[in-house]
Amino acid sequence: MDTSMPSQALLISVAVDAPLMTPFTYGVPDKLRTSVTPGIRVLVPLGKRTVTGYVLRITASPPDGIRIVDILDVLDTSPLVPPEHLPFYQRMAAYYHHPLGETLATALPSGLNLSDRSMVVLTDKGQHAGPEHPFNCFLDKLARKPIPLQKLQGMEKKQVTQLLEEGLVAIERIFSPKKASPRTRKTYAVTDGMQPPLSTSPARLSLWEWLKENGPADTGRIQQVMPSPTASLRWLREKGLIAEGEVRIFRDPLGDTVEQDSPPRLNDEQKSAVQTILDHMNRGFHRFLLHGVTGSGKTEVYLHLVEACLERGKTAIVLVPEIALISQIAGRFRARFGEKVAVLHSGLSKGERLDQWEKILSGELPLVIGARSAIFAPVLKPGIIIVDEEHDPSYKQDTGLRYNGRDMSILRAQLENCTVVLGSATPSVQSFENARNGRFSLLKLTRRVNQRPLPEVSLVDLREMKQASGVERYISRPLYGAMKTALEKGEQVLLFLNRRGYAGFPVCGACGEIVRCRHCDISLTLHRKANAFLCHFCGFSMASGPLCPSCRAPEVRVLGMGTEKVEAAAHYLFPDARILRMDQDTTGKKGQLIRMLRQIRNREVDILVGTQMVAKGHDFPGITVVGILNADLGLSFPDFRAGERNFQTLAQVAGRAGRGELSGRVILQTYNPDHYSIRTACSQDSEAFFKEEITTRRMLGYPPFSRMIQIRISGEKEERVQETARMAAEAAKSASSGKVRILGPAEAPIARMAGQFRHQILLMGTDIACLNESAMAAVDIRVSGVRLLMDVDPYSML
DNA sequence: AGCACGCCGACT
DNA sequence: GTCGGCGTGCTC
Repeated sequence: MDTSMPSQALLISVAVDAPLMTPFTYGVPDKLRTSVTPGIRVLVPLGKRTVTGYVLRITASPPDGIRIVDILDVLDTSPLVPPEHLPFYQRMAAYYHHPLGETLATALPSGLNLSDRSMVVLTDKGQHAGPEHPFNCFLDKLARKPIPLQKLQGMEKKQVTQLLEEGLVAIERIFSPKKASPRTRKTYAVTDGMQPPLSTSPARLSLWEWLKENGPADTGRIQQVMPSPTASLRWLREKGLIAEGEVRIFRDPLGDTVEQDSPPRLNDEQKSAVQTILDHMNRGFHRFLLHGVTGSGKTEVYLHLVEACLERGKTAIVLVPEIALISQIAGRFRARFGEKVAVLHSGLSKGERLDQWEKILSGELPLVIGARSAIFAPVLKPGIIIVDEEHDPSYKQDTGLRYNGRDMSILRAQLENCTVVLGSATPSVQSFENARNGRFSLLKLTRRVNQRPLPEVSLVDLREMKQASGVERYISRPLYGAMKTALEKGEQVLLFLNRRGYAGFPVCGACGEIVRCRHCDISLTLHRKANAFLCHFCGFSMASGPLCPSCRAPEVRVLGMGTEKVEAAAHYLFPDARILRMDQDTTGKKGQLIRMLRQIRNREVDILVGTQMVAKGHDFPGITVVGILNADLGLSFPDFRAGERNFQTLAQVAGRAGRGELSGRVILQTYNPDHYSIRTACSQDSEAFFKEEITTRRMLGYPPFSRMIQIRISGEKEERVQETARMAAEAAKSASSGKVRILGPAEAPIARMAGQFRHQILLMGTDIACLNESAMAAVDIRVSGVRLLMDVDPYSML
């Protein structure tokens, strides 16, 4: 490496994959000149390290006072990020106050970036150190694999210093192994102008002749005509009669094939929605909110829009909140558009993701369906971006770069100058407000397809059920009756409860203490199968028993209920019914959820018991009765959006009823029959809910009448965290120009999580510049052992 | 992030 | 008196 003589002319601006808020300038040596282009990844020196960076542009002026070094290599043959998408990532990085390099690393298929680390390795001499060496144990460990220098602690660190002197170990910079790479397969073809000697074996000869006929072929194809061709192939190759080549093969994440279908007739509402959107499609950036009641055929509208878009030679992106929904929706799109559909979501292996990415990049797949990260799909010139179930909280990423896929869709559509459609049966308050103030055009689908009526909802006031005993306390008489009728007719029943596990929370009857997680400040949940109390946040578990961890009295009892208990109750009431429980505990493994969804659709299940995840847009035609066991659970979250989320969940669950030929019934059990989120959920009246909710939001100045940035402060030492939070709030205040409301610092609703104390500050304001200024000042506070992070537009206050 | 530099406590 | 702890700052 020649760093002493920076190259002459070509300078590039590079976003390095490191937490750096500004791009760095590097030189390009002559031999790499021709391969460097914006969007391509390069290997660059950064301090003592070597890391991956993304070329942003050719730059003329180097920053002064800095010694420019050369890039070491170019990692791709063509850009993985289309250069025209770089402005989008720049805007996104700025919006979320996130380093551009890391933003790009989040967007691209993971496992591609290279970086090196100092590792302790065994030298030749070290390999031959006898077992009598005092540090034999450590040497053995090293013989298995090198250890990162940073990971060493105490004892081992001392040993390394000594071993270095003895020359038994060395420190080397080693690249972490790549986790994803293109898959290739060897192919064989006859060499032009060569003839095999006639004297050779018939097997070799016939293989050569077959290859001559059938062109380049991979081993898979060759094996179909010749069972074990390896030896013959080697012989032919050694004689120069055939040549070996390589083809890229693509892993296909879309397992089974689907039958082609043809578009059904749209009803008038659907037709007019499609027409309105299409009229705008060639006229640049335009935002639509498609508000269609559950079962109104929004997907069919999307299909028509995409069809028109593809016909015009443009590409399209469809965002769906959950992986389980992707398989369902992708199926419908594939049935219509065949092989043009790409899928992108976290359920793919790294290799599959990379392959999909490159096929999209090449223009082979013009239609992308995926979870929030699919908004980064490298399609060129999208004509439309569709966000289905736009209200869904899972569009917000809650680790690392905390972006919102829906919001980024709008940003991308704006930069791509195209149409964006947000669709939902229960639009977010934010989107409704945008429709009201004219930023979005509102389109409505008010009727279910095929004249199916909306399900009839009856309320059961749980306060009147206090004297009921046994199962009747959570499956009320009216619900039981409805279930019985449905089951007798061979129809399916859905029981919804917002909490998994066996029951609510364990409480000590003697001291009244709730059994809480040792690491997080939340109550534990009894899981019957595991005989354990489990923490739903950090996964901590302890044996379940009556002994109170606080006062040692054997009086711990479990109050409330969870899906497991409901499952047991349903089994007790209907011993012959086939019951399926669907929650995070039963759908953990890959593919399990999809298998369950198939079981339900195939009528292999009579009663489905589930949490949130059953509420999400699934189409279960056999379900006629939906029981919502406790409609109030969602209201207890310490979050200004609790009401909104509660309404959406309830309305969505209710919407699962009566989607097939038969009409549906919903029985909603609640302690708060008068709460507006429950009242409006009963009539599935999103606009009525919005009207009530927006008044409160306006009064309190909450979003959408302001924006929020949350600062989270966490660390192991409580006083330090508390003190840092105070300082950060102070800094936020003095940088706010008096235009930002500062709430807190306060303990987070879960004050302790995974051994970390947590405090938070909420910044709220309408002056976005000041809000950003204030937040930046807050996270600028640096205290060792304490982490500060910024969550722009937070979704969960936990 | 990861690595180096630099300033204070418990040891040969 | 050093060794090594971690707190602080920089990386084109």
